[in-house]
Amino acid sequence: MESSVKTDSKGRKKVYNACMEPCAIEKGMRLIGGKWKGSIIYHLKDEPVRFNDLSRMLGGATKKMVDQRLKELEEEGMVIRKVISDRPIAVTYELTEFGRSALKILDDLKVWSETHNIEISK
Amino acid sequence: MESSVKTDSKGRKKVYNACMEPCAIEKGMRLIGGKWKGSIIYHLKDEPVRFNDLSRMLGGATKKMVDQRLKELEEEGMVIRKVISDRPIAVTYELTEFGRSALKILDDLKVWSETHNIEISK
DNA sequence: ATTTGTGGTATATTTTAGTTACCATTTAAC
DNA sequence: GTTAAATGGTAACTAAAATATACCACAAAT
Repeated sequence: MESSVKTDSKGRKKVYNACMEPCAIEKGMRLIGGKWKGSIIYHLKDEPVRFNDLSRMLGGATKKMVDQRLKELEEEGMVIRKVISDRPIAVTYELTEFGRSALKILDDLKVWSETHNIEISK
Repeated sequence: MESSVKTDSKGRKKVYNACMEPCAIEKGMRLIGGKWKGSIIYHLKDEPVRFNDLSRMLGGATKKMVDQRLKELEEEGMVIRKVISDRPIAVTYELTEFGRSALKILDDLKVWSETHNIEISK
């Protein structure tokens, strides 16, 4: 459905099919678009990765950020947390099928981003 | 380049090719992924749209948000602002070629988001 | 004179991101 | 045997966004 604005005979405007809260794109962005979220998913694409390794790979993101995003991704069913050993505690994170289904978009984004070599201010 | 973590003979870890600040995916997300940004671009896909019409279409986003995002998008070269008349002031926003180049990704995201019918908490 | 339209801005509040330091535990080097 | 680095996090705090609510000057129609 397309949202559109119609003007009636008296010049008054009404919106049809407005995105009432988040429309499909907004929803998708909330899953994939949060800060560091795309990167996290992308770094898990090949194999399960450990928490600290993941934090190290994402230079610029703090452990708290990584932790927070991973929890969100887990809730959203895109990532699974697995405790692979007690005592020397070890945890890995890996993608679910759903998580994996987002990889194509992220890959396209990566290519797009690279071909337009983007400058970022902050 | 793939980022990876290597363990040396003494068990010490080092990261190679870490995403030092924002890697390609992060960069792309900064352009497209900000709150409401994707939606704005998508609503401009067919034709130039006026400021207030755009605000109306994006239920949930305040005018301030729309204004702020449009300015960012303008700076980033994805959108052009055109004053189409003074006195009764009228302004339209339309996509540049660069802005248009992002539509495919947004469209894929939309389809992905729709096929996985996502629930959003907040 | 009131309402509706135009394209915004100012102010304040709430939410999120990011920084820094710290926990308990284990293994290995000096 | 003590220091150093690893493990996976958490607590407390500050800085930066997002959001809400009003409001501007101006124009045209009711």
